[in-house]
Amino acid sequence: MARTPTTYDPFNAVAEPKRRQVLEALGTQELSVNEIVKKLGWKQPMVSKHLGVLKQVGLVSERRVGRQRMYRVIAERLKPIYEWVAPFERYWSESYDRLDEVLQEIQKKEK
Amino acid sequence: MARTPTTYDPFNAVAEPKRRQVLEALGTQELSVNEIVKKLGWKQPMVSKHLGVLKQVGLVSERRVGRQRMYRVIAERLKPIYEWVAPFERYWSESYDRLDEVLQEIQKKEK
DNA sequence: TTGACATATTCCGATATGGGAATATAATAA
DNA sequence: TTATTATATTCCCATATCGGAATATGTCAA
Repeated sequence: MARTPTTYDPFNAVAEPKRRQVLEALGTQELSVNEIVKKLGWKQPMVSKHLGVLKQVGLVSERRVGRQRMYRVIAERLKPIYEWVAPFERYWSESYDRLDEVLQEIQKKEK
Repeated sequence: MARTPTTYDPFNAVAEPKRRQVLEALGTQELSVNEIVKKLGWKQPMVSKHLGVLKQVGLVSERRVGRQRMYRVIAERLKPIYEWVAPFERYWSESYDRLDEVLQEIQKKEK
C-alpha cells in the first residue's frame, strides 16, 4: 500500500486545497463545468479532473443537461468530517497558551 | 509537484485514518509513545512516524521527560478544518433526498 | 562502562498523485 | 454531414506516500 487514495473518503478528497475551492465555488448552487471554470479561472481539464474525484467520493452529484453537466455539492457527505472534528472544539481555548510556543518552534525549524 | 504533502497542513495530516486514531487515542490526555503503542496495539516505529507528521503540522506538542516523550493534542490546529466544514452543516438536511440515489450509484460502480 | 529501556530514523518497494498538453467523446447546430 | 461547443480522458513525469524491517540515538541504572 502507499498513501491512502484521494478517492478513499471525503477526508482525503478534501485534503487537496483545490478540491476545497471547487466545493466553495459551488456552494449551494448547481453549476456547469464551464461556470466553475470561469469562476475559478483554471483550465477546463483541471476542473473536470477534480470534479471527477469529488464525484467518486460522493461529494458532488452530476446531472446531464444537453451537452452540459451540472454539478452540485452533496453536503451530507461532509458530515463525517464535521462529526470527527467537532468534539475537539471545546478544547481550543484550553490549549491556547501552549499554541504560540509550539508554532514558533515549528517555524524556526522550517527556516 | 505531486500530491500535497501530508505535512502541508492539518487537512492533509488528518486525511490519513491512522493519524486520526492517534489524535483520538490522545484525546485530552498527555501520553508517552509507549502508552499510545499499547492503546492502539501498533508497532512502535509506526506510532513514532505518525506522531512525527502530526508534530510537524503542529497538531501535537512534544515534551521530553527522561527517556520518554510526552505528546498532547493541540486542538486549536484543528480549527481551520472545523471552520471550513461547519458552513456546510446547514445544508445536510436539504440534500438528504438526493443522497441515497447518488451513494447507490457509487456503490454500483465500485463492484 | 555496560546493559536495558524508550523512542526515532533509515532504507526499501509499490503505489498514486496533480499538473500540463494533447486528444477523445458527446451533443447540438448549420 | 460537418462544424462547433462542452466536457472527459489519456499520457507523461517528478514526487511523496505508508508500511515493514532493521538500526540508530538517547537516557537512565547498576
